[in-house]
Amino acid sequence: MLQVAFIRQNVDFVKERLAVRNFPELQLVDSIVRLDDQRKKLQLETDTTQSRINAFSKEIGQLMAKGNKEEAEQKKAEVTTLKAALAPIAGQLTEVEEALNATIIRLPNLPNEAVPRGKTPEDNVTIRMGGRRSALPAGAQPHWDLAKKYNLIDFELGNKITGSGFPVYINKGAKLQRALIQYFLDFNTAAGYTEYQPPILVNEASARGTGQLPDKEGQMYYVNEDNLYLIPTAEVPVTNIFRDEILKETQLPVRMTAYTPCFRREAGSYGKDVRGLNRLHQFDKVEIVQLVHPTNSYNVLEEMVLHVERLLQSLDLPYRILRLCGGDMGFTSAMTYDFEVYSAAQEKWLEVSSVSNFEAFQTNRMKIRFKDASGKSQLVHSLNGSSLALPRIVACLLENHQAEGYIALPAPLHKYFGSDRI
RNA sequence: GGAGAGGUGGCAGAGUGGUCUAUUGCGGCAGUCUUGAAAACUGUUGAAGGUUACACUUCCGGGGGUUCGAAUCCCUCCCUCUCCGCCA
Repeated sequence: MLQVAFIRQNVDFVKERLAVRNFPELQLVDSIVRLDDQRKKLQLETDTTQSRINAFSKEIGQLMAKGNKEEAEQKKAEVTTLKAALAPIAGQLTEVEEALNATIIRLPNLPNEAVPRGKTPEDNVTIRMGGRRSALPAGAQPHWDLAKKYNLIDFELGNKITGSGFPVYINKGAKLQRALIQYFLDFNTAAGYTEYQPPILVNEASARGTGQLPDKEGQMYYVNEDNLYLIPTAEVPVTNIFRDEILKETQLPVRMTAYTPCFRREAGSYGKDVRGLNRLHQFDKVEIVQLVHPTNSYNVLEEMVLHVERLLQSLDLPYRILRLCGGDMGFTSAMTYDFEVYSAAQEKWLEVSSVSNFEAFQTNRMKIRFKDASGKSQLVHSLNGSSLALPRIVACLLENHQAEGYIALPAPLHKYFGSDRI
């Protein structure tokens, strides 16, 4: 969430930035300033009254100690009057605070100045393209057919065991998953990220911290009995490692990577783009997360984009990098790059990674701060990206590298997979 | 699942109704000493709101209550630990 102090000082700027997202309720910004004015006024009133109550109470204690009961009783009566006066003001203060919080939580993050205006994915800007588009052999097949042909993935079996969107990886299909996960983790740790293996169920506070709650409640699987959520991404447990922490400036940047399965209910998405590996309820992903000094977060964003780009290049897949427009960005992001890989047999681009700078939007909610040189605590900036999500990578590897009677694997996978082909 | 213990500032750990504006130790920071470091000594050191700066207010797991006054008493919820049981 945005910081009230910042909004107060930059009302017009905040509105102008929100407009880039086509955010329809710009009047909320004014409401926030108004509510905060009220809050300050009521706060001052309750504080002053409370201060007098405290002073009287102290006096009463001293009078009682001296045995001066009459005067003590008199003071007690005064305090009772003050408390009666305080009650309605305190009530109003609580109401105003709640209204303020309820309002501010509705505002999405402010897009960075480099974020293009726009409403739909068509307005995203292609930053660059890379990788080679291999010529496919005659009779090239989509990955769901290839998966069947080489007995790598059984979607129907997943239906039987669990339901649609929970594929079963078999034999070389299973080994490919393992090889990719290990390769990605090694690639990330070699670049200075520390590997974590976090829980894949999180409590309510963690889900709230990264912003899955309250907005995206229906998108997470929920374990009612224990009030826990299955994570939709490693971002949730990993970023929450530092929730409510105040770091030393020298601890920054914090660089973390984690492999986890990810669980998404994908409620409301039926039919479209759900074939094969394109959209699953359970999938594997290796994530990178950084907590950085606020002055440095955009450099780090570019660095993370380069990191993911190098990883994609090493897989020998044709890709493009898009800078998302205001209308297509996630609620919490200030700037997002999407990576898409071209699926030759499906003849379409599939998103395989999303790298974002959240600035202080997440960390304000999680209260992840650091002490700056002057000893003041400031919010750190958080960033994360997929590095990488497996299913669509697998889809593209199968489709783009299919040959006569086998599927060629890119060089870095050979040692992990134990072979250069499937 | 059963029984018990407990949640206090970065950590450890006092505090069971009124100078608690929370003792002390460790750690951190600054200084003295030192060629430098260590040790020792001295000082300093929680967070949020508020203020130009002070003042002031709130926070002792969360919420509620009793009281003139609550870390301390009561209710309730959450969490952690130990032992037993079950179990990878």
